Amino acid sequence: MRISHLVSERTKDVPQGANVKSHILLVRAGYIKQVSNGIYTLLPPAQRVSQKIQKIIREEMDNIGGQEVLFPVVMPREMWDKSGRYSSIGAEMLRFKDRTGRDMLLGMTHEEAAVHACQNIIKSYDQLPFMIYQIQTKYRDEARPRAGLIRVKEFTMKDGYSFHTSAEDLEKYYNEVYEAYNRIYTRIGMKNFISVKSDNGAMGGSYAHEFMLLTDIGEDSIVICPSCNARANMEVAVSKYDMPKFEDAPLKEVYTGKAKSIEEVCNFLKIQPNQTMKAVCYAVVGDNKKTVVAFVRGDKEVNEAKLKNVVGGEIVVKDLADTELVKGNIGAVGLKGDNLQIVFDKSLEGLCGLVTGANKEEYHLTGVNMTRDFAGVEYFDIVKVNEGELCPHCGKPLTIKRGIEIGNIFNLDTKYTKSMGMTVAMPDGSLINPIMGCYGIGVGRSLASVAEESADEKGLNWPMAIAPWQVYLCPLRNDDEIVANKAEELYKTLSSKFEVIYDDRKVSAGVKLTDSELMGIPVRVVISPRSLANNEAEITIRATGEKIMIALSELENKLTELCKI
RNA sequence: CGGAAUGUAGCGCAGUGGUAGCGCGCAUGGUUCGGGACCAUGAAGUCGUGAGUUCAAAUCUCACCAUUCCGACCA
Repeated sequence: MRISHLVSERTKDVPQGANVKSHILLVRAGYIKQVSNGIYTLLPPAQRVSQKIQKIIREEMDNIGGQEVLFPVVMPREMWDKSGRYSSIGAEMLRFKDRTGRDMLLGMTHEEAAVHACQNIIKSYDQLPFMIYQIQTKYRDEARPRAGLIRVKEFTMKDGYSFHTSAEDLEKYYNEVYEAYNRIYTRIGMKNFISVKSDNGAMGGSYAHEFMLLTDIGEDSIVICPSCNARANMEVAVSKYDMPKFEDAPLKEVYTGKAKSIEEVCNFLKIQPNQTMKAVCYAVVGDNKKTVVAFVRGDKEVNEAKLKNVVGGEIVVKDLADTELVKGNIGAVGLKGDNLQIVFDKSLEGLCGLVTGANKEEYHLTGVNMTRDFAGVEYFDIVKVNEGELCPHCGKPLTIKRGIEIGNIFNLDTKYTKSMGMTVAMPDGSLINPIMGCYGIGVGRSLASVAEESADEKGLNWPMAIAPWQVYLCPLRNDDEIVANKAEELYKTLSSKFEVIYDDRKVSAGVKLTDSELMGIPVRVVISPRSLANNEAEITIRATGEKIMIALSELENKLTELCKI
């Protein structure tokens, strides 16, 4: 490719409002151009990277028996009514009508399409297991896209779906996919990635993993045990922690005045937060009347993902203005009201001598004894793990890190095959709903994640396996006829063996050299009057900055060695 | 969806009521040129959209739209 004709512009200016490295550099190096909020065009360099990532994904998916398909982007409502997701998914799904007034939608995930594709074609147990996958555009009407390609509305995704006759069979295949994912991320040159246990969310099913790039700009919190290497998304992470012992006492109302928050009440009563019981109130989406009151120990925070699973529906923080609840003085003792659901966290189980709100202004209650005052209630785990609490597996302290989710694998169980009525005949003649697994990788997000991880102060820095071009051919002083002729000759010969971007522009040396670094091309070959005088070229390795002077006759051999993946 | 901000040339920005500006980029000519060269000349704008106030609006008022950041959401 001649850079003079490349549809891509490099610039010194940082895009307005951008503060994430990969976002800034992908724009500055001419890889992407924003069309609208969360919607980007991939310019030629980015599309080349994307296609190399896709090629690696295809190879690994095919390697574990995957069959590539292509589902539609636009689907009719009826397909999604069957699974129940047309109504259960919110504004994130873009809906519209076709010319006849029929309800349609843009695909944001393809479980329904996968079941539709297989049902009635696959009829017998001996056709299972199998896995189908596609690499295609997804559209999710995200409330807040951000950070360039990290979180967008429209993106390319690999999504795969496997079908099995038993849970054991799925688990076996799930582990194969797990290993394939590790190979994919390693092959695209990602270094600091891990897998973590995750929440199934509205996908349903019983177990799931996410693959994460560890980075401070990540949107997810990950709980990691440095000792035994156990890892989980904060949404599902659990820990061991001390259960304090306080002196048992009878219930007693005490004046606390304006003290409302845990901190204020603790200061007022001269106690520690772990001696209090904190109330956090939520509304249930789709049920205006109901209020969920979650009680957790004062030193802990509610984990809304866990609470959502206990409640069995979407929850949002409740505005208490239109309820009977006394904000800042809510307590579980004697708390009554229509449409209240009270959930206790396990951190409270068996404690006594606790302080909680008295359900009236300016008063709290001391001496709360969980066993005595709440006989027979059920306790759920609904709190976030705090840094330093102990690993449930090995008992050592846990740490918390940030990560970007770059892929996930789910056990879907029979959620979709059952709701959509897909059955296969078993050897004994009975019909079962196959068990499904589902496996996603965001291609654009992986691209941005590798960019984020590998870039340095000079610009992007692609691993050889996914670099848009392997070699940056950089003639300096190509106004000189000898240099220009040699460059043209090299461009022709090298292009037959390598992916070459040829800087044929008549601009100063500095511009070419900095552009080659900004674009992150792994190997740069410089020729100039000076090097040609010795029949040499200068090779520079982008990742290390290492410079190698090489005889022109040896150039091809050297490049073959350097471009090896 | 809550909070905050921004919208002026391709990009980054200045411009508080009176002739539309700067830097980069682009075009032409010349001099330079192994780390984002210099000089000269030039092209490029419905100042986000619509209404209002005013003799006069990029500038003041209102509405709308778009974009960005923080948070919520994120299958």
